[in-house]
Amino acid sequence: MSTLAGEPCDTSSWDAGNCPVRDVMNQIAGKWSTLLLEALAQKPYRFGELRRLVPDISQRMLTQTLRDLQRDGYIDRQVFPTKPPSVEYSMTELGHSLFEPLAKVLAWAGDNHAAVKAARVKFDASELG
Amino acid sequence: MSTLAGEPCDTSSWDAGNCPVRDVMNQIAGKWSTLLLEALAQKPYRFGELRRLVPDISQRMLTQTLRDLQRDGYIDRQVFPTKPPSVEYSMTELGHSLFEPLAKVLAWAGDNHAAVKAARVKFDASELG
DNA sequence: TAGTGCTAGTCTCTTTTTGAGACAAACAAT
DNA sequence: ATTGTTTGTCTCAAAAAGAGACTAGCACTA
Repeated sequence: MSTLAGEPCDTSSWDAGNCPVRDVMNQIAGKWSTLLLEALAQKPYRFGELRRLVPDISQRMLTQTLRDLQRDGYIDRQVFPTKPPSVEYSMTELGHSLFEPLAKVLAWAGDNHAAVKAARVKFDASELG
Repeated sequence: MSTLAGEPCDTSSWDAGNCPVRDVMNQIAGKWSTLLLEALAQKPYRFGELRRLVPDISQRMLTQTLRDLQRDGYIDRQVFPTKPPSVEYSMTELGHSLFEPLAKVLAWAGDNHAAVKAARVKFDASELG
């Protein structure tokens, strides 16, 4: 319960870089991060495979998001000296340990998607008054 | 296991708006969303209180993030006719049910912050080679 | 009565981030 | 010779976020 006992972060000595919630979440909270983590949690994928799996991600964002996830230690990048060289991305132990609780949130999203969409409709309707 | 069985989303008939993971996560994955949810999971707060709790959020983003969270049904906005009028934000049932699994991820962040930071140092060092 | 401060925002301007799409290099197959 | 494959990078346009001034109504203070 460490980080959940008091305020989101220690307010007295505020330091955004020292807040674990922000520091970790800001990375996995990206538009594409969870999607890629969900894919790589199942099995390793190559760059092009991920690109086909998430058709509307640009190469630029795929490259960048993968590098960020690699930097934080969630995924591994392995280059194979084939011709042309191929690159395989796989989830690390740390990544799997993160994905365990994260999968629960993803499951929640699936289970409650209808409720969220209903809330939106209701909200948008009341805005028009 | 519904959404976790196969690919992140049904790839054959791809529709970003129909993917629960994307539709739900894109909202709670914002830079400030989890932080505000964490605060409001504990007790209701007023606009100014939240602003002080998260010093480096701009009024603009606080307003907008709160409205987005309200739109998705996670929080309630109640105006009190005091002078000057005050507004209280509180977490809904839906919000609490989301926060239950989300709290596990937040706890993970607290427990593994050191490992993530270590991974970053290692990555950045190997980049300089 | 003028000045100051509180509330919860909005409006505008600048900076940062993201998206779209062309381009690269090296080799295989046609 | 041309086309296709791989994993990226580069540039430019569009979208989003951040900074800070501004609003309105009322209370308190001088």
